[in-house]
Amino acid sequence: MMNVQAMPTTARWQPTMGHHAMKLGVDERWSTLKELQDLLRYDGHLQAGSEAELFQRRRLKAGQSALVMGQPFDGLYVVRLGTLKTMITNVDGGIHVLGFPMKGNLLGFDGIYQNIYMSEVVALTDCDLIRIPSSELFASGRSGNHLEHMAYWASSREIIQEQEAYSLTRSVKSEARVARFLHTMSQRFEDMGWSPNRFILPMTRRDIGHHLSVTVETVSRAFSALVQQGIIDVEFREIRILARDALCHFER
Amino acid sequence: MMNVQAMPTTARWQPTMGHHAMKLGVDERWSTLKELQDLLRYDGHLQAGSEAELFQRRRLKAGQSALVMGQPFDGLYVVRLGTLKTMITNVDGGIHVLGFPMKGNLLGFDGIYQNIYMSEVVALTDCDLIRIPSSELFASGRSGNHLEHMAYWASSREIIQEQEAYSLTRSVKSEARVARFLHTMSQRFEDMGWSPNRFILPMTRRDIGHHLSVTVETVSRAFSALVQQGIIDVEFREIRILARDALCHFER
DNA sequence: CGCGCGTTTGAACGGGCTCAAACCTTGTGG
DNA sequence: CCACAAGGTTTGAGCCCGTTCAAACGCGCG
Repeated sequence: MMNVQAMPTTARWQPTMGHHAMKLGVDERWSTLKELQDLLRYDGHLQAGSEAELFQRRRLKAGQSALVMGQPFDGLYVVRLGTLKTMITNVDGGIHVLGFPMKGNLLGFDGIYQNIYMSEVVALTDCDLIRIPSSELFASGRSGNHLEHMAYWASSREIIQEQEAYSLTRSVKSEARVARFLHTMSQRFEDMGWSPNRFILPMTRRDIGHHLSVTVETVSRAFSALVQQGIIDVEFREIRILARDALCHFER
Repeated sequence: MMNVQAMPTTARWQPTMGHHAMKLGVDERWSTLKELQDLLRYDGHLQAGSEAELFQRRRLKAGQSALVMGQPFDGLYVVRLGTLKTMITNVDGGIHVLGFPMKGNLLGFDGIYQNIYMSEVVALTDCDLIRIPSSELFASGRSGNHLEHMAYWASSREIIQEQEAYSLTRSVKSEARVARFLHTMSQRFEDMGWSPNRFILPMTRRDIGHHLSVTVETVSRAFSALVQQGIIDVEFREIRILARDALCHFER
C-alpha cells in the first residue's frame, strides 16, 4: 500500500504488524477495561468488574482513515497497535501534522466540543484501535464516571505532549529540530518496550517536515548532516542512533 | 505596572478594568454555576440548583502569575475578565507563548495528568478568574459528573483553538501570520461583544513574536507593512482594522 | 530628569525554500 | 519476467526572507 514500502516486516528487533497481528485478528475483537487501563498507564483505581466491561476494537490497514474531520463524534479511541498521523489543514490549504499517535495514545478528544471530529487521523501502518463509545464515556451511572475521568486524564497527557511537540517547531536550526524529533521517537519506542537505538520510522520525510514546519529537502539534509557527524546511521526508514545524548544536546 | 502603559483606561469602545471592576471587587467574590455556564457558553443542561453552588473568584494584577509550572494542581480556572498569556519554556530556554486566554477561556487543564501544572500563565492586564476546585471537579456524587463533563467539554474547545493557533505558525510569510493573528483577535473581541474593528492589544510585540515564532522586529515590520497597504491602522497597542477581509485573504 | 522597556527602522548576513535532476524502491501491467 | 509508472529520498544551485546587530525614539515610572 502506501507509505510502507520500505519497511521490512521480517525485522525481529521491532514488533511489526506481521503474522502475529493476523493471528489475533478474527478471534479477539474485544478489549477489557483492564487492558485499556494498562495501555493508557492509568494508575488510578477503577471499581471492580474491570474484566467484565468490553470495548470494541477497530482494525485499520495502512493508508486508511481513523477519523475524518467533520464526521460526527462517536467516541474516543486508544491505539493498541500501529502508528498514525494526526493532521489539520490550514485555511490556505497548508498541511500540518500535529503528531504521530502510537500504542497507548488517545484519539478524538477534539471531537467532544462540537460533537464533530476536528482533525484528520490516518493510519501509517496497519493499526488496531480500541473504541470508547460516547454512551460509555458519558454514562453518569456507576462505572461511567471513572471511565470518563480516565479518558480525560489521558487527554491531559496528550495535550502536554502536543505542547512539547509544539516547542519542537521553535528550535531555530532545522538540524536541531530533526535531532530532537529523533530523540523523542527514540524515547517513545523505549517506553513501548522496543529498542531505543534502532527503529524504523513509520512516517515519510514529508510527514516529518509537515510536523516540524520544514520542507522535505531540509529534513533529508538534516539526516545527512547527522550521519556526517556520526550521531546516527540512516538507511531509508531505518534509524540507528549512535550517540543518543548528542541528539538533545543541540544548541538552540 | 508592566505591559499596560499604553492602555488608556478611559476608552469607551472597549471594556477595561477601570472603576467598574473596582466597584465589583469587594462584594462579589463568588460566582454561581450559572455564571460559569454562561462564561463557557455551555449549552448542555445542568441539574437544578445552579444558583446554589458557589465558586470562588481570584483577582490578579497585571504581571502576576495565575499558574506556575510545577505547582500542584488545585483545580481549573475560567477567565471572567482580563487577558493572560500561557507560556512554556523550551529545554534550551526558548520561550513559546501558546495563547492569550481571555473571557470564557479555561486554564489549567494540563495539570490533570500529573497533578502538576505544566505551563506558565501570567496576567497581562488585571484579571478576574473563577476557580473550579479539584474537589468539586472530581466529586462523583450528584452534580459533580455534570461539572466535570462541562469542564472537559470546554477543554476540548481549548485544544481546538490551540491547534488553530498552531497552524498560524505555519503560514510561510510572517506578514500573513501577523495578519491572521489580528483577524483572530478581532473575532475574539467580537465574540466577547466588543468592537472587532478597534481594540487594544493587551500583549507586547515580543509576546506576539513568541506566539507566532518570529522576532519582535519582524512583527513590527509586518505591522508597518499592513499599515502601508491600508489594511490596518496602528498606534502603539491600539489597532484599527480598515479592511477586515484582507486580513485573512493572504496568500500562504 | 534619567532609566528601563517597548517600538520602529536600517543594513547585512545566512539558513531554509524553491526549482531541478537523479536514484532507489515498490507496485502494476504487458 | 521485464518495463514502466509513481512516489520517496537525496543532493545541488540560487534566491529570498527572517534573523541578527545596531541605533533612535517614545512612554511610563522611580
